[in-house]
Amino acid sequence: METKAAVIALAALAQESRLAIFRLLVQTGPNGLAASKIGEVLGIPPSSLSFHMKELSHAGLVRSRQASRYVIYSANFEAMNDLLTFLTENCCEGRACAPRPLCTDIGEALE
Amino acid sequence: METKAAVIALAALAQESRLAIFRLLVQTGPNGLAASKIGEVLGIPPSSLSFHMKELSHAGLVRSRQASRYVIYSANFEAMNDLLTFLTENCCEGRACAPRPLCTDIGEALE
DNA sequence: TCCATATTTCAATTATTCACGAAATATGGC
DNA sequence: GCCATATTTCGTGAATAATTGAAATATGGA
Repeated sequence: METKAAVIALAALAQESRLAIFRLLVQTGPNGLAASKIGEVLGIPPSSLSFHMKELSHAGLVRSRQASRYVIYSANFEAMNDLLTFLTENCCEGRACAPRPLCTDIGEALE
Repeated sequence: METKAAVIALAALAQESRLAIFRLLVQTGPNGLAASKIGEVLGIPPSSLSFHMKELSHAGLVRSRQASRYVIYSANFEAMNDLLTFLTENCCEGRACAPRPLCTDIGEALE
């Protein structure tokens, strides 16, 4: 991961609504949630939600797929892992820092 | 960690210079670096550096200590670990996601 | 086709952030 | 005390981001 991508991802998360959305999707797992469900759960009006989802998508932190009238969003766990790895890269000159296992749920994607 | 603190930490990292500073300090380890050294390595003018260090300090991501004429900054590994934990909390409803070991170099702080 | 629901775009406003020179403020050595 | 070095504060201009109602655009079902 390169610096610019990391800055974009961090900026996407550095906002209360978007952080809540992302965490909700992380906790939900690969199945994801419909946009309207996210808005309902978090109390975010449709236009604001659309704005924030675009930010998260652009940052690569969430994926979307169309399902009938709904847009289903899910966390991009690979991007999340890349970001965490980037932040901790070469920690402490390599001394004494355990390697960081990643979220292993990727690919399960059982719709 | 609570949401507001996480947003502040993420916002602090969501800026190219500050992200570079933080990563430099993470890689340097607990010994830290003088402000002037950071500015020199990254090519950031003093007033800008001071501005950014204040942001990082305020976010709790770095610690500072005075050493003679120098201010030595070091990454706050505990805060970093808290942030990473917060982001991945309850990932995928707890299924299949390995717990994430933390940076274990904390407390070594050999000056 | 027509309607209801889901989502996105638009526009205008408000607020926050960044960059950095210049000046002010420490600190230690002599 | 004086000087050199280290750091912070201040001021200002330019840029970016957030909020949200209203309107536009899909999509599926009857």
